Amino acid sequence: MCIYFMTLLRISFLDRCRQREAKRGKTLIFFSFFYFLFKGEKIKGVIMGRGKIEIKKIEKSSSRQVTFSKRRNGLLKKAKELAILCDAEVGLIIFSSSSKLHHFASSRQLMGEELSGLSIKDLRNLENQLEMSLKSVRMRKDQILTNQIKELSVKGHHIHKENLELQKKLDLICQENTELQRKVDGNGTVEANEGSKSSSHSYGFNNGYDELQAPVVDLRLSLPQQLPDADTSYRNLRLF
Amino acid sequence: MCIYFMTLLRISFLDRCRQREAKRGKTLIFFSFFYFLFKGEKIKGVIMGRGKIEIKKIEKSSSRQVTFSKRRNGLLKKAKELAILCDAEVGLIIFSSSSKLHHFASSRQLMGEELSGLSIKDLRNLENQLEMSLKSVRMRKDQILTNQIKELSVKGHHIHKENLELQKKLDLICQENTELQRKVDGNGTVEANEGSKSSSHSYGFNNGYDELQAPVVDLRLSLPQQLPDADTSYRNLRLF
DNA sequence: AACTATTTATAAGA
DNA sequence: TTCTTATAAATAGTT
Repeated sequence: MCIYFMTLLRISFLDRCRQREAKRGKTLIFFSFFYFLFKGEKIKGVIMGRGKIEIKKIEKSSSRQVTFSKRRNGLLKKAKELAILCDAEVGLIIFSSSSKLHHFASSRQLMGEELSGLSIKDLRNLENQLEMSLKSVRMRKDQILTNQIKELSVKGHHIHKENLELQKKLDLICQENTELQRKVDGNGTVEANEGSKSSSHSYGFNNGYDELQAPVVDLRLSLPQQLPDADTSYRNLRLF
Repeated sequence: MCIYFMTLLRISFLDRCRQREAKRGKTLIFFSFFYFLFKGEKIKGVIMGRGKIEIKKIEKSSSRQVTFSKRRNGLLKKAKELAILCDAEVGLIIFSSSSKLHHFASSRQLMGEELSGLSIKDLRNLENQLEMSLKSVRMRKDQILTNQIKELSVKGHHIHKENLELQKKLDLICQENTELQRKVDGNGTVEANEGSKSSSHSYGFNNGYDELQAPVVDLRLSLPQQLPDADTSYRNLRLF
């Protein structure tokens, strides 16, 4: 008490004392008056007002969301700072429970050949973790790709239907054309080839679609089985 | 200035003002006197004494080390808190530049099926990162294992030499024994088989070693080529 | 999204 | 590495 009084002018010291005492769970009655004098406010209890929280799951969803957002940013910032200040390599992956958002911060190339300090046990653990992560990522990737392929084949199906209808119409027009040609042919026979040319153009269009459809169906059938080489082929695959 | 003076009693407000001004790069001459009055110390400049640092690589190695240690701990703590408070999944990997130490903090199972929010591009990047990391980890693991095997085979070589010498000694003793037996046989012929028993014991010892050596040499030859199945076989392999 | 009172992290020194 | 202390930074709760 005596010492505290002597150093009372140093408000920051007083603050630290208060903090220290609070950690030990003691009350701060002795400090209250001086604290009020300098800070202009009362001490409300052992732990003051806004600040301190217990580290356990935040039950209220909205609060959890807000806290997640704030602390995630803080963590990312800290990770980047550590990487820059200390020339370290830092990888950080965060998944929120609700919004399914993710964040990935990597400084330079995540992991180099800096594994010298690890034991064989550590390395095995790390390997297993990475394998699991890789598996998850690949599964999700496959899922997305197969979905895209499904969409594509549905689209293809519709286009195919449209094509059939268009072809019917074309056939009708061709027939009309042929009949018209015949009528014209009553006047001369030179332009008989024109009709067949138009017809072959129609078939050409149809063939073009068939070529497009074939590989789509193929992919849909082959992808889910996870062929060993499927992986590298994805990278050069442009779906749209 | 006027407003600042009116609220001067709130030291924390004054602090925040100082901080805000410092961020804008302005000097704090107006505050100095009041600050001294309440805090009992002078303001040394725009950025005060100990605290603030620029975020760039720390050149001095020892300082970098210390900072790394402190901030690494801080980051790990924050990561764990985030995981608990917000029910998130957080993975953190840190490699220091100099000491080659690493740290890995994982809450629950690193990554679940929470990859829904990612684009196919993100997933590909993540996959590549993980693959690279996995490759590094595996290479390091193989390196350690092959080193262990080398050590073992060197040890084996020495033991083999020792064995040869021991066997020579044994052979000599056997000869002596045989001669002694002969001398004894001058008195009777019943124990002639004892000599050959001792000799076969010596050979048996030698065979035991050969059995031990064979797989060691085998492993040394087969491991560095990275057989596809070598990986899983490692896990059940007990070298010592 | 801001604000602000608090807690926490940490730079420098020992 | 660990302790201390002054400071900067993060953040809980409020508006």
